[in-house]
Amino acid sequence: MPRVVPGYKEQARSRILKAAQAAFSEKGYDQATMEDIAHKLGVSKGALYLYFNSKEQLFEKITEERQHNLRETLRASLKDGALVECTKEFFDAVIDQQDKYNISLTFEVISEAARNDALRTILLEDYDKRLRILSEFLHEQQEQGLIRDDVDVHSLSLGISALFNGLMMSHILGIEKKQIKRTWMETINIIYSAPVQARPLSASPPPTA
Amino acid sequence: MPRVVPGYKEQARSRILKAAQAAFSEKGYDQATMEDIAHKLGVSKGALYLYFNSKEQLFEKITEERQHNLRETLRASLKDGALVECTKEFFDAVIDQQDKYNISLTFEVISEAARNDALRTILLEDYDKRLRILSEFLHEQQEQGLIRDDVDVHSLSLGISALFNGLMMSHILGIEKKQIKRTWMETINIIYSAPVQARPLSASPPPTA
Amino acid sequence: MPRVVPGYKEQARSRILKAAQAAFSEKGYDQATMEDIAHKLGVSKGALYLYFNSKEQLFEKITEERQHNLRETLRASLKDGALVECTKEFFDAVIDQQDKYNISLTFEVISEAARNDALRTILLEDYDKRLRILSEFLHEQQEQGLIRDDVDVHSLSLGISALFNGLMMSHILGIEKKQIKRTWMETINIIYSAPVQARPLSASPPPTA
Amino acid sequence: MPRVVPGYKEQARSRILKAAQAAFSEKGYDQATMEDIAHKLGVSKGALYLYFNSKEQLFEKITEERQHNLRETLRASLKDGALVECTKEFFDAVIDQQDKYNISLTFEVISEAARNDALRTILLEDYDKRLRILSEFLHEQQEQGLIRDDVDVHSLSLGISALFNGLMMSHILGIEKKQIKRTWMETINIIYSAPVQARPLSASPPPTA
DNA sequence: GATGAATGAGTGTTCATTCAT
DNA sequence: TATGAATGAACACTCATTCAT
Repeated sequence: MPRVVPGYKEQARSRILKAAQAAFSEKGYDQATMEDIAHKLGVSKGALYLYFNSKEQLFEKITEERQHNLRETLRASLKDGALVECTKEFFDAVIDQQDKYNISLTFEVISEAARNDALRTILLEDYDKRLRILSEFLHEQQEQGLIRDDVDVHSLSLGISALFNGLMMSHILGIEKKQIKRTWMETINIIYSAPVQARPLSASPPPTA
Repeated sequence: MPRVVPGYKEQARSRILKAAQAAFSEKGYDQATMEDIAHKLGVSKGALYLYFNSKEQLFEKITEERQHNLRETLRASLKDGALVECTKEFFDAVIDQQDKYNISLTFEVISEAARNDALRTILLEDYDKRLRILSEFLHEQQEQGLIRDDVDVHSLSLGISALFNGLMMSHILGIEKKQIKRTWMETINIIYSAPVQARPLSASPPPTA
Repeated sequence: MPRVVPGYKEQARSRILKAAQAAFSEKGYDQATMEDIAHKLGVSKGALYLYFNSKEQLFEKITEERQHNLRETLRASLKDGALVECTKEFFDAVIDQQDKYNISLTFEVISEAARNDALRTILLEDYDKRLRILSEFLHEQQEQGLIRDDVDVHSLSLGISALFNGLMMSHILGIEKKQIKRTWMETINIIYSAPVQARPLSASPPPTA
Repeated sequence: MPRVVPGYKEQARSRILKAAQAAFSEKGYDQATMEDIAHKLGVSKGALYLYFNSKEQLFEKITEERQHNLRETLRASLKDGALVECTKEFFDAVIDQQDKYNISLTFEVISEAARNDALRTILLEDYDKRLRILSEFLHEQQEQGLIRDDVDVHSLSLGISALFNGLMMSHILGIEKKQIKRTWMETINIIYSAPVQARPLSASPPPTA
């Protein structure tokens, strides 16, 4: 490890974050120890505290980073093209590029957020931002006539994002990736092509033609 | 607490499980202590070990119970009636009858499962059972002509269940219940009424009529 | 160690306080470890926390106890009799009955008080109480005509108490106990028999006869 | 900081000692960190070790310096004039010129000395030196007939010095400076003007005239 | 001379679990 | 059946000290 190199400190922080992310993924926030993280880096526990004030701060920074990455991935995926293509791209980016542990971390964060107001507030803000990005994209598609006018894009974006998160949950549980992807694509396609609210909510038979 | 009454032991176990569930919900599995649980019951820590071998076992039993309850709620909701009605019922049952903390426990369990093979296996089995229950229901609806024949009910059930789970996640994050319910109902309706795969996956304009 | 004996808990607390006092005396508050204290008692560290919340609380309780003991010793010494006799008794009680380490603890407490407002406030209150006890005693003596009327007993009590504390400090440093006692008795005697402020503060020759 | 200047090293040492003294005063020896000291100087921790071998050595040197200063202050105060004037001067020098924290350091040192033989030996030697300086002064006054011949100046000097130290202790505890000074001056005056041991130690009424 | 990254030994505190009563 | 005192293994965090640069 070179020391007085410019940018060295940033690199060190980054390496620690990565190791911490791995440790938290493997054992969970509480069970993972600072020792675990230090060990992964071949470094003493004390060294971690040169870069982060506490285990909790480590967790926060990781969460921030993850939220940032997710938003950027979403933005990149929705750059242009049709909904179906875009969602496919997003799905692949998340499930392929990030390793499984990272996805599991999502649920670690969520369960933490369930009892931590500050964390939940941050996550909700980020979630809202993602929903807005998706909404805007859907709105544009709607303006281009690719989505029926009577669809509420706000609701639709929440639905799509919930579907995605729910599928990630299935993924954690061990449902086959192939099956998950199929469901993702099909459901998006269904939603996308559906004549939304063309009929009352009550169960009526599908149109005969 | 009466003691030599028959069934007493079962009652005691049940009370402990309830208290433990509450404690785990409030603080998370790791942060909740056996002391917390005992305190809720006005009982000594030692007493808990007369009924359960360890904190971990307590968690397992709670998880089993939750899985069982969820399955029964699903079964009850799908007893009869149309998909839309049934899903509404299920939604209400889960989100209204069980308090919010219980939902948060779901994510506690999931994140634990991400690193615990045994737990994951159990959860996957239960998840599969629920998917099968839903599939069967959808299959019946399909046979009654209420769902188009070309829909893959297996995939559809995974989608519906993922949507539900994803919405519960939104709920934890603080998205308004009203908005969540609206999305749930609308999306179910869309999926249900959609002419699934009637068209290619590429983005084509919706049917004009 | 018997356990469910009534009063057992109080005894345990008392034993811990004693051991802690010894440990703090030997190594100082910071250098003494909870492990040291536990070891003295042949007990695990955890056991200490069944009786006290923290090392700091241990220190506080010790301080309280010491202040209480000191006040009672003072009260007992001043019960009746002449100042000279009483002060002799007090001196012996403090320096003989309590071991040297306890006296050293006084300075540990003082130096801690120098930077701890809460502690200082408590100590000051206790100090004031002792000064008042001494003042009252001196006042009675004054009324009996044993101390000249023009003496300010408030000031005198502060002087006597400061003298005592200063001599304890000499004791810590290793000045011979015999010499200290001699000074204590002589000075008390001087003060007591002096024609206080019979002359101006400026240095004038003592009365010739 | 200029570097290759002659005397630079001594200046640096001096500045470090001053900063260390401040840090030890504020937080106590144990709680003050090398980082605290370095920070006060705008210097790295490592730099301190270029001038001192250890934290402990820093403490020792500070103590030496303090002892030296105290002795010089005493010498200066006793240069000439009457006891009452001299003691007043000494009191003002110590309590006004040195800030309160420095006085608190005295007790830090004392409590350390209580368990550190080497330190105690040094302090005792210094204390003896001060006592001797005071004794000599008192002896001269005695020879000039300003103090009665039957007074044991050795004992008297111990008494005066103990009184001073005890009053500094009151000061730390928060007793008003004004009250302390008054007691100091009055007691000195009493002692000075008293017909020492003119009567037996037993409590006899003061002289009627 | 000076830095600052790194260490490693240590410390207070917590807590699941045990067991004598 | 139930208690609660006790344990002991952890663990987050600190800090005096070192040393390559």
